[in-house]
Amino acid sequence: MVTIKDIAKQCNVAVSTVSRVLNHHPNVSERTRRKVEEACTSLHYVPNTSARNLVLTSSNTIALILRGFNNPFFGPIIRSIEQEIASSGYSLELHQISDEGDELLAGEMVSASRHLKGILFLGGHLNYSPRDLENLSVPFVLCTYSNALGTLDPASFSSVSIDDHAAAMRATELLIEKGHHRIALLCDETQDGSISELRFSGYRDALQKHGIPLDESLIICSDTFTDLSAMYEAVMKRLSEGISFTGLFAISDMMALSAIRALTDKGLRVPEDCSVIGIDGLDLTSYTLPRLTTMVQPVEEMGKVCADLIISLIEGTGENRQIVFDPVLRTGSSLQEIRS
Amino acid sequence: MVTIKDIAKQCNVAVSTVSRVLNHHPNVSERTRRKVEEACTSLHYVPNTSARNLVLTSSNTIALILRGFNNPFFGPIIRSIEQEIASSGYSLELHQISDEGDELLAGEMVSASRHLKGILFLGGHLNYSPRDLENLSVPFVLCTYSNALGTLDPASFSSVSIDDHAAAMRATELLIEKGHHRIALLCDETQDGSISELRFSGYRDALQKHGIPLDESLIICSDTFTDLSAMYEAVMKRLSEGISFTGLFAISDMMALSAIRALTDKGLRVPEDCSVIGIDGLDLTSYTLPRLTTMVQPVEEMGKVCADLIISLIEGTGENRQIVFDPVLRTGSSLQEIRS
DNA sequence: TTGAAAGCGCTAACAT
DNA sequence: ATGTTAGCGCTTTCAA
Repeated sequence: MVTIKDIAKQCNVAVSTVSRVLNHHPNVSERTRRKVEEACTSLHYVPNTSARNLVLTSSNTIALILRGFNNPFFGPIIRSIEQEIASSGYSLELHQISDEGDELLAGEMVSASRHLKGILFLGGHLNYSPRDLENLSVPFVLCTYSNALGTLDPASFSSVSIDDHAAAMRATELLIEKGHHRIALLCDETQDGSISELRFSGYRDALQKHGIPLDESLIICSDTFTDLSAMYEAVMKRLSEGISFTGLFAISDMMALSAIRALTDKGLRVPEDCSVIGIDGLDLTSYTLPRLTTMVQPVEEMGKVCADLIISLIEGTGENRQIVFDPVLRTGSSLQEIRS
Repeated sequence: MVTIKDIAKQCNVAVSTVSRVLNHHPNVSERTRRKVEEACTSLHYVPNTSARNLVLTSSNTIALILRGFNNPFFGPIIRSIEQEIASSGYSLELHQISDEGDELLAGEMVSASRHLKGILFLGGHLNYSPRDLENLSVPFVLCTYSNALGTLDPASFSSVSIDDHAAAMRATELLIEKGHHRIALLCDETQDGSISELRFSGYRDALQKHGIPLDESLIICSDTFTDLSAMYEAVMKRLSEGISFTGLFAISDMMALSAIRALTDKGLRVPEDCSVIGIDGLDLTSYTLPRLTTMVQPVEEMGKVCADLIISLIEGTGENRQIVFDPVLRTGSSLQEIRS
């Protein structure tokens, strides 16, 4: 391992001089600079990040804590966040935790790392209480989810999301408006403290609003956000049990896809025999047969705003805010008027 | 930020004592140990990773350098790798670089970090030469790709992949066996040094083997592995130009999906008017309409082997090897006999 | 069983 | 413009 000492010796200069050229400080003669730079390349010098972070009182690193790596919803928003972070002169550090992992614990760990400026949470829970967050020593932003199921003081946290309850209501109402009464729900769980619970409540409230009684047997729980086979099996099982419906609201596009496959395998055509609507607006679902009708989250813009928000918090130029985006209906061909 | 000094002071012991209990050294009295542990919890002490890494001469960290975050093919294999790495007592550190990024440069950077034991490359190029790798100071494994287009000495590198040339030949031949002669190819590029180039060569050689002349106009390049819209547009453009074919070999499942959408939008039914076959075997494509016929990479097993291989290299219990898996044909309903 | 002290690679005063 | 030096938080000899 080659250190600045080595290259200092090689160049007959002090380590501080080497450090200066490495950090693009002024006040280094052109000649020395070149000499040092050449030595760095020829000796394949790579700075030791640990040493640098240790001594540095500050950095420009923002951590992204990602829960549920497999979820294709996250890809584009991470890209968008990364781009904005980078173009603002910060850098992003990705920490992946498992679907069952504790995002706040992970956040606590990294927040104690002195070189971290802020944390972005992606794929967390909506039910945090103030105590859960008391050990986070750096600014943070909840990305694509809110605290709708929790008890946080709005002044104490930031989030960027759509109004998931409203989006779910809207999706359900779109089915109702097309004449559907027997509307099934495909979700993770109805009480998991996640976005699934919130979207379920939107479904429930939409039915209630339109005087349609909630039929428990039409609620299909897959217990997963990413495992297509489990989603598919959950729907198949219920269909085999004989439940019938003319509309299905899937709380995510991935769930919608697997439901369409299950319905098709049971001889039901989408949308002729059963309409399906999703939420998320994955690129993918514009290219499936049929094209999925879905409430699109403007992830591009949301990612940018997540980045801008955390940066404003870090730099002290902004306050904690809860930013809510409007999802946009993308009309595919998976939803149609009920057949009489 | 609370350091071991703080908790040493709090407990009236030396920092070295604190360090000992933190690292579960023997020779610490039960009483001291408990005292220190209590202080750590009550003060919310979190070890500084940078400081620790700086002083530590070794760790159990393996880096995974991931190029092309958005590619859904990577999700499951990362999961499998992570699981095996963890269950062997190592830990994984994820480094994401952009689709255009230089994976070897990234590898060089992390390999100079003293605390890293090995590197796994995911989504890299197949055309490395010995010089490209001379600065990698730790063991590494190419995951899901080989050096088929490069000049590495087999004794100098390790890889875990399918035989992409053979898989592409097999896919193409499946179309030929079903009576197809006009077979289009959808790929990234034909000379990009990536898996696209290798799979293209399999396509070319399969045609040649069966006496079918290569028709350049049937080669569609999308210039992307992840952007569905670009893939779709590339196919639409060619179809609009009037090319016609009865079979399409897409070098990835994602490409196959977008092609099916494009064909459908041009009024061609899959598989009745045009058969489509892919490679990769994404879970997703078992749930699309139609189910995709594809050559499945056994990612679960491959991930496990990647992990085992890098660990054996790290521990010196194994040699450099190139492990080749057989892809498995998954018969969907996107491919059928040509209609006469 | 515990403490004192050296040093990991680097940066940032402070001198010169 | 360049050198000297004091630490950043931690682990690990070496002494006691």
